[in-house]
Amino acid sequence: MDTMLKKTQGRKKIEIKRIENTSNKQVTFSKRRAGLFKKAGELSVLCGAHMAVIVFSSANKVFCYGHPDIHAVIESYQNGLSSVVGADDKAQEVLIAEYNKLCEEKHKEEEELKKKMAEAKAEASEKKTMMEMGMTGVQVLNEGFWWDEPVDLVRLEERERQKYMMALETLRNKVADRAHHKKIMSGTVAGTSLPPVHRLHMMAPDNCFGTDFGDQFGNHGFGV
Amino acid sequence: MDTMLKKTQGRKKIEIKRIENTSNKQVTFSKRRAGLFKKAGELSVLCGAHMAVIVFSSANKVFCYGHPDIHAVIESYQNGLSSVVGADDKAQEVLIAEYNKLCEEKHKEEEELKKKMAEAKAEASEKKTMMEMGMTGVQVLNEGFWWDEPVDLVRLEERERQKYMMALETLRNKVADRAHHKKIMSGTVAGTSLPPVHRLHMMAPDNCFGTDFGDQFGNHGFGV
DNA sequence: ACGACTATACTTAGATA
DNA sequence: GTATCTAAGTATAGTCG
Repeated sequence: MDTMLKKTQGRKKIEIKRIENTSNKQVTFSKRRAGLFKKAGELSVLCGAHMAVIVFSSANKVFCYGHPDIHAVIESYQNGLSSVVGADDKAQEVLIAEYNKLCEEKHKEEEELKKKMAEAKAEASEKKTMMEMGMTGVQVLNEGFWWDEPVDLVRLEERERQKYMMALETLRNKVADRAHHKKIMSGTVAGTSLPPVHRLHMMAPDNCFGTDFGDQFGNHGFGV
Repeated sequence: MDTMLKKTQGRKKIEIKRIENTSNKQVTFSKRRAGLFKKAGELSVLCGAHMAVIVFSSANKVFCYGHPDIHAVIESYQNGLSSVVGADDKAQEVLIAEYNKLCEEKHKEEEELKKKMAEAKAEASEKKTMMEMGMTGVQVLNEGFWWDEPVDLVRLEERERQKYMMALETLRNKVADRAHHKKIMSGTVAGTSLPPVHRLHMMAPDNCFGTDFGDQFGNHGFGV
């Protein structure tokens, strides 16, 4: 037997927890994202499953995959969520009541958040930063953060106000996520200012276009 | 050397193409879907990535995963709004600090919920759950709970769908009395037998790999 | 249909260029 | 940032209960 050293240690087992090292996290993100999309592609091809996968990196780059069409899949999903009417089950009534209660809480939180933002803005210096949040063509006009701008909600058009609240919601989730990991403001995303969206480049399985749509609505699908 | 026969042939290489055999396809779908969600959960935890995964089986059962919240992620995607949390702005720090405070309670609830579910599952079996990986937005988990059942949105009547989704929404935030609801809800869902409704309008399958809002951003790479 | 098994195919962490 | 490489860790196809 030889005494040759192994070239690498090979793969090591890791714990599934937040990776703190930034560059290591980046590499892992790239590798695993690729792996995830590959798996997604294989699943959709093998089983004819329609699907949508959206991934935001911690720097908010967006990567996505969809089969046969990501927007159609999302729309289907949302249609399912937004359907309306009806009541006859007691347990469901209870759940709905609870849901409404939670919505109220949420609304209150948002009100409070807005108040806090207003205060924060008042304290902050008069930075001039503007952001346009158009539905089809989001642009950040300069390097500042949009929420620095003293936004006068009263003067915003209704549409703009909705977009503003939307962005606020996004911020809430980002913050929530960071709180969840208890590593708030680790400083890993300093300076990024654009809301980028990525085009996904990946291998296209051969039968990508061979999906049998007649099968999608029939009764002979999975009975799971 | 012995002549002992191998117990199994082990894993075989397969081609990535549509599986024609229905039952085989079903099994593969279940296994690979589980694998996909696991990978998704690992990615979101390891890298703090926000993400949404929606999968329709060929019978239009929907399974989804989101972190930290599937709806917020989808909305962010659709609006092209991916606000970046910077690390050096005063107003922002104030805002985040305040919001963290507001969110703290809910996150604790979530953690407890996860713990509760893990315990509940441990009672039934030793099987690990994906909840342990911080999959806060998981809607499809393991067997044993009514919300494990994939929702056949296509077959549910409008009003039933509404109620179901609201109930599910409630559960995502606050699950109580799981056993009681399990019985009721699984009966409701499983017992529904309505004529198929074709709500999904799929586009031409030439856009196998979904993308983004356009290339106007022109970003690339992880981009810190 | 559902799990458990297990040999094998595939993925990937760490190192390196 | 990207692209290998390698060994080891994982996922899973086929099979059986």
